[in-house]
Amino acid sequence: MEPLLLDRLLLIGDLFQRDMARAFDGTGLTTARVHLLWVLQHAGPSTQRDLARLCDVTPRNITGLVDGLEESGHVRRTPHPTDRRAVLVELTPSAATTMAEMQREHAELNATLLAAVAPKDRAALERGIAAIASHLETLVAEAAEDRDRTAS
Amino acid sequence: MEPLLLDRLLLIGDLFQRDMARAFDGTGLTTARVHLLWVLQHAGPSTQRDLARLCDVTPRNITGLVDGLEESGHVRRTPHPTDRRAVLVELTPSAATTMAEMQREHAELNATLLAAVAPKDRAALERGIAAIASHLETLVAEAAEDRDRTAS
DNA sequence: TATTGTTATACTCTATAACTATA
DNA sequence: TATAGTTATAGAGTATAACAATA
Repeated sequence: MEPLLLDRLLLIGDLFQRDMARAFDGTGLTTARVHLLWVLQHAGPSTQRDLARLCDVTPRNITGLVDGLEESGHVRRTPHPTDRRAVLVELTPSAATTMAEMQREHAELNATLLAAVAPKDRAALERGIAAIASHLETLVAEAAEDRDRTAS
Repeated sequence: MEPLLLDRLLLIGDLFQRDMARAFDGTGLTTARVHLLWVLQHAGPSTQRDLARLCDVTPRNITGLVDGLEESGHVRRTPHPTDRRAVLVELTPSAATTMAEMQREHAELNATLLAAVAPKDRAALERGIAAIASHLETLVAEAAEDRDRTAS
């Protein structure tokens, strides 16, 4: 029996995550830490509170992730220029280089995978995936609202 | 800037996972445990060793997951009929019902998401995703081989 | 001798709650 | 009074290594 489209989409996410975890095996980096570095690369120096929002985890969790990344030399904590309660977290130069390289490889993988698709199917594929991602986002947001309303 | 196709695929996997975790919030079920139940539903009664292979985790990990699922009444350990070292893990009747319902909802979500795609794009979308999943599977398998060869 | 599962140990990710320092 | 971050505590998922029972 053919797998459902949804099953294939989930398989893709799973394969990607496993592959990334394996790529960083031995470097001390994990999925959660790489995600934080990724967010930092796109957002620039940020407070831990902002990182917590962007990663959708608790502030306490960010403390732990930043502790680990600081120890491994990937990020630095610097004082916030105007708010003495806050710290700014930023990539170290070497981590910034690593992340730029990772972004390049990410774009390359995107191109490789797209090249595996018949040219005549590519435009429809892009449209279809955009529609599905958008629709799923709506569904999840509605489910979250329902849950919040029930909880209150 | 438009997100890459790959980014949208990863977003879909992420949204789905979050949504599932939220759906099971409060029931004691987690992503890892639901995954094990899902595997059990498809494979039928299995030894822990087989479950470890199917879930791609260590046998020790399966011990922990089965302990939790046994306590919550989702699975039962029964003696293996011919191998006294092994146990067979199987769904309880109520968990089997739950999983059948989950599978129905899964198929329904698949249909809902497909309905969000323009009819003329659906065939190309299916072909494209199948091609990408297949290609990515090959890439990951090759990467794993490289790693194993380097390790030896 | 090899395999199945478990005990022992450890680390990461995650959360909630209480607390400190600052705004 | 509210906010940023940390300490304290806890639980789940994961792994490796050593071990018992059985094949």
